[in-house]
Amino acid sequence: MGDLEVRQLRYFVAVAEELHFGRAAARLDMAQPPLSRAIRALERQLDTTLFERTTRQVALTPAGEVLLRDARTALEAVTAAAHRAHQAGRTAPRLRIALKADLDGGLLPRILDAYAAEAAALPPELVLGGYGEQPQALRDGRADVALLQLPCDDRGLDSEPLLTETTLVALAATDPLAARTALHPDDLSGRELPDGAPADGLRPARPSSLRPTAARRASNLSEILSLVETGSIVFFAPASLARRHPRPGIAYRPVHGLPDSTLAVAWPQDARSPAVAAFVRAACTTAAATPAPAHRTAPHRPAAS
Amino acid sequence: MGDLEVRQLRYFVAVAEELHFGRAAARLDMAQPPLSRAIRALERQLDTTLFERTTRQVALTPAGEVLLRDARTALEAVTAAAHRAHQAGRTAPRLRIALKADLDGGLLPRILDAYAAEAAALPPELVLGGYGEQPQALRDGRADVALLQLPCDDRGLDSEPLLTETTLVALAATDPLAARTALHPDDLSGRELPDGAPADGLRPARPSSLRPTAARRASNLSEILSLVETGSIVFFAPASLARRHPRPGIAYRPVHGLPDSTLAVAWPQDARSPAVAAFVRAACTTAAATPAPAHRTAPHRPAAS
DNA sequence: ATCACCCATACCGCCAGGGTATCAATGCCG
DNA sequence: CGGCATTGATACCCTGGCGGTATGGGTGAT
Repeated sequence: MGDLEVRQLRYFVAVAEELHFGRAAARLDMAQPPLSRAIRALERQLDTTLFERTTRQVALTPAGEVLLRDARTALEAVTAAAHRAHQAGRTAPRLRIALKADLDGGLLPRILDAYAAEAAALPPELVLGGYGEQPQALRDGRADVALLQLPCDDRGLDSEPLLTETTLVALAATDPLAARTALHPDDLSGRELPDGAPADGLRPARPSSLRPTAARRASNLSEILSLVETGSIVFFAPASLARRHPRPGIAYRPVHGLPDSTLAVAWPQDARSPAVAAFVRAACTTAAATPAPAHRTAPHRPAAS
Repeated sequence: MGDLEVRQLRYFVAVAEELHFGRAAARLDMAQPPLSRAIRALERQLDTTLFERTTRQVALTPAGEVLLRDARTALEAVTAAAHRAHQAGRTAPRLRIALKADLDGGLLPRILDAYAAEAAALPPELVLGGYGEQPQALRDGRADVALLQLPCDDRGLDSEPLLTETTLVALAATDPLAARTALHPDDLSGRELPDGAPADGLRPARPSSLRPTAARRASNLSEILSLVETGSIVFFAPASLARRHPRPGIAYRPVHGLPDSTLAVAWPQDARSPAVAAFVRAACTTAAATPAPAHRTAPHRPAAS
């Protein structure tokens, strides 16, 4: 059985995600016939049926499900090799730190100070990304280390928790629910979350009627908070964020039974760089040295109203 | 920066391992010029120098070292995708168990019995491999689960230790050292180990003068034991193996300070198959149910003489 | 029954990538 | 110090794999 090629995996993943040869071909910027042929060739090569296709429907077989999972991680590993080699070849290497802006619990400046004092420190470079993109940034080599929320998809990663805070929900101050001091998850039924919100992390406590798709796309925190102020969406945030972004038009309220939000430092499992080790050390000591009460805001005292 | 292709990674790894374009080309079954061009193109694509080359010498740059490591894991991930998809597409899927013959501590039959009783069990299929090939077999998808010795290169793997035994050294009965009841690592200085022996696992206690290359290639245990009997080599083995393969011509002796040999069950970190879980469960309960004294042979009572 | 949709097949053209021949730089040795 | 062997780089050619266009054929909806 000859070796697979990256192109074949990309094609397969596109079709498996779209479940439609035409759309997948468009996404790959190619015509549909060569794509169909390539998938057929792949199936012959693996001696396996990957798709159950009729002229009206395309579905993954069990073998296809397996390949989808493994193909994604293989593609991540390949692009990681490219990114890391490119990075290692730069004349001035840097430590690329992935994080979601405003979700660092206010620790970032102190962590960076402690990190800068380490002997093995390289100049830091922030890699900003949306909700839940940090793990993938580590896996595909765009970043060397990350600050992220647990739990997350940690395949191939190691992590160390830094601090745990209460998760609050941000509501418009005019919202009827803002009059109450604490909420139940069911109270939020039917509300909308910002686009790309962490549906995964909150799934256990989130009623299914809470949709993670907002009418309008909001990429940064101010846009999201503006949408909250107008009552278009609600938004889950760790207590530290609530404390650092008080707004008159927004009320932060605890939700009964909502899982805590844990900030962690994470890195690729096979990382060997001393700069990564230095950053992890800096992050852990900074978190340990930070007075816990200031960060574990008690749920009965919402930060703004 | 365009995506890398598997072919480029294979070429790079070959050159990085051979540090010689001609030999690498021969290994890849191609001519040297296209290989040189491909590597140059790769360097342009990554905007990085991977090799420092003169006409007489080829050396890896730091970026090249990074890429070598990542390229190997990426290639493993790609072949894993192929192997697992192929396996998942078989009409009669099986659980592929990797192990080194005769190093299972005698637990295998009982583990297989316990496993067969599990509801999620698939028919087992043994994948035999040499020393230390088990981790790679898991990573590249040739096996679903493995019995192996710790410590090992466990990147991407999870493992659960099953039992720890004393490590003994096998000597010819006629060897002067066989007259003694216990040895010191330095006593073995200058002896040869069988080809492909676990130099890594024993490195801490092994004097550097102990060479892991034998004059003759020996693939299976009987061949190795024959070489031991003739005094050609010495051989490290867990106590259970010594107990199960007593030979008049061979003396097993404890070595002071030699690390214990730990048998573990291991599996790919992202494994989701219920059959793997069933096997791990079976292995752990079997090991727990096995009377410890029978397996933790006391070092002061060598099994044969 | 017709139509629209969508995957498969047939056929064509291009260029990426491999082969051969050769050059050029380097270290060895007489 | 000058040939010589070694080895990576360059020049040039050619083949086959891959993508494009045109079209077929099967299926579900109205």
